[in-house]
Amino acid sequence: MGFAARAEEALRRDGGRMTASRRSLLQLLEESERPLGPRELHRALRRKGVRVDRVSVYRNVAALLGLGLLHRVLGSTAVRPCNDRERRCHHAIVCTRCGSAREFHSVALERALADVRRSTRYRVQGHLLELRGLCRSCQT
Amino acid sequence: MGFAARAEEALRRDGGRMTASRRSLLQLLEESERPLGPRELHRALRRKGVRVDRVSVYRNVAALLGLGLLHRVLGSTAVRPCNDRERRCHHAIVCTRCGSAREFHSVALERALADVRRSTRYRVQGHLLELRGLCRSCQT
DNA sequence: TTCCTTGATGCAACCTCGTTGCAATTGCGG
DNA sequence: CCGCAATTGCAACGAGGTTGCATCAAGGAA
Repeated sequence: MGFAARAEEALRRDGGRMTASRRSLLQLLEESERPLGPRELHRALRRKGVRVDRVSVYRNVAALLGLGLLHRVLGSTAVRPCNDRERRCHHAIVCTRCGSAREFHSVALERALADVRRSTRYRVQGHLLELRGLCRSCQT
Repeated sequence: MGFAARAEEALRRDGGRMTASRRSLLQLLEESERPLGPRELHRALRRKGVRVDRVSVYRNVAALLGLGLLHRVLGSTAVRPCNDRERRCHHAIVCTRCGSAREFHSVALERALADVRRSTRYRVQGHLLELRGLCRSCQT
């Protein structure tokens, strides 16, 4: 079952309703291969002809986050569908110019992190990792 | 030589001047054992009786960052003195209970990070990494 | 199909954070 | 002590995010 369908089910179970803007929002999130911020979401929806206020985008994103259907990317306001199968750490690389974010995985990195966790005397609860740089199209 | 003294020297070398608010700001940063954000800095200064505008805090922090005297931390806007001995990545593990921080280095980790930098199409400028957990004495 | 309840929406207003233009102030070299 | 220029405070601005409220409409009931 796709993200949009799962999300719709969860929303209804929670007493919510499906509206045109919600449907478009879910579809957009499902189709995007990278996390999207509120501004991006709003612009993308309008570009598609969906007449929606930025406030509604914020509220819908908040609702989906509240139901655990979306994930916030570390250090940014961008969100992406929360696939409950993937329990892996999501590390992000964020463009310092345009703010766009992309996620990456690295087995070596996770192994190294695991080593650090083991060697420290702290009881590690989690970690934050974010790369910063210029994305392809911002490298002038 | 302490941070404040070094910073003053660097500022003067750059053609800058020492003012009451700058001196207080430097002292505050030197004395704090944790990174401070603009708001915290401003409030702390006022609490100490230093009459300074928030704009000046922003400008002074920007100036110090520009001279490489401060480091921006953790995706937040908080800064802390940049100890020039540590020209390398400063990874920290922070206690979620008492807030104490400890730094660590890991060759494997840096190697893995280097790999990621190489494989991404971003022009990587830096990264943020912080572990969170309970320090020895906070593990009940 | 129509009606009604209530969740969702749009709009205006507001807040915080960070920046900029400008006139007034002040450090500090001479 | 003077004068230049760096620094400051203030006002205004813009982006990003939130809230109150009147209106709209989803969708279950009749």
